[in-house]
Amino acid sequence: MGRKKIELKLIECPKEKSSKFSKRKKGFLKKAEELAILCDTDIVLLVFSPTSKPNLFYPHSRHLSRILEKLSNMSEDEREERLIFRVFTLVAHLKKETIEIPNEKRNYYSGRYNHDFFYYYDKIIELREARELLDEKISILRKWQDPDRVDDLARLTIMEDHLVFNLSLFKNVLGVNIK
Amino acid sequence: MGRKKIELKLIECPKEKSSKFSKRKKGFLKKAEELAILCDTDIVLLVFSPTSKPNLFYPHSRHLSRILEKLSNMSEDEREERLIFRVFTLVAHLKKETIEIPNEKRNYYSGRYNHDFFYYYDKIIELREARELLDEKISILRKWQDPDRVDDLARLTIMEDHLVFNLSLFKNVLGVNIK
DNA sequence: ACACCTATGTATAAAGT
DNA sequence: TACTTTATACATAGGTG
Repeated sequence: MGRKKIELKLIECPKEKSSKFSKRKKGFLKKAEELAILCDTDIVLLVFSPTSKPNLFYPHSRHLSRILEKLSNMSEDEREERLIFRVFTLVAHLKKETIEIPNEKRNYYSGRYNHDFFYYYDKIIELREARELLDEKISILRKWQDPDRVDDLARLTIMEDHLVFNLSLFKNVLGVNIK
Repeated sequence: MGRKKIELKLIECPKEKSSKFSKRKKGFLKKAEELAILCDTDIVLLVFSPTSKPNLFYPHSRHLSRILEKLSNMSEDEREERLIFRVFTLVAHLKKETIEIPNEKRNYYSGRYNHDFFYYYDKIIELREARELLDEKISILRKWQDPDRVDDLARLTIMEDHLVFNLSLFKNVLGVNIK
């Protein structure tokens, strides 16, 4: 789609690269919107631009409310099972990563987060005392979920390392098909 | 791009719709890959096909390892703060959603998940006793993260309701820009 | 659904402003 | 740097198997 055919490889020139990026991103998002509208499909796009921060696009967002509706109609049993699963994997998480916080850092964190934080933190630390019980068994359960809801959504600016955590969620909670 | 210009609106005929979907999805993924390669960009695509299960695509996946490397080079302080934050928001989560499990369901869940599960579950239930302390303060902290890593990734099959949770993460952890 | 076909609409590379 | 132009490559609508 241009006067010349271009080779599919990294554009070295940074100027040319960012120019091409904005052109192609525009076309790409248009395609996404067309696909979403024509085929009544939900699409979420996460794009890391080379220069600016990464963006999440949610074209055709009217569908999200439908998904949310479905979720809120979830049965008691489904909700309960979801919770169980979440708590269980949370424990697996603690088993792997909980660490002690030195006293001199407690004030710092308390100020930043919440004064009651360490009341809970110490309770959670207690869980570690028994965590060895689960050693091998827990390894298959590195999964978790979040209960919060989304009311509406379109585009979110995110940071790179957060992506990794999100991808991890996709992978660990939902299973993998290699493409 | 076709013999006729088509109107940008939902294709009613289901047969035609799914045909168009697979054609356009293919082109769309190709565009994503081109953009990723040409501009050295990370792109993640989540597509709900009208018929089959939704898929997550991660074209040009060599970049993920770079992100992971960056993450693994995170400093001790950064890792610690991330953990604190995670635990804190986990408590917020428990505050909102923890529920009692009736005895007759314990066997069922124990069988499905793990025999030691309720040892932990009951400990977590204890946290609820003090949760009222946090009431208003906690409301701004409906955020969470996951510590697990992804080694490689390409395409994941996921379920619709899980998406909502993931989007929730994007929104709540990372801030929102309406598109 | 999937592969191929051809005409045609679209996206875009390169150049101009 | 960004917008416009224009030629061209590409994607895809409609069709058939």
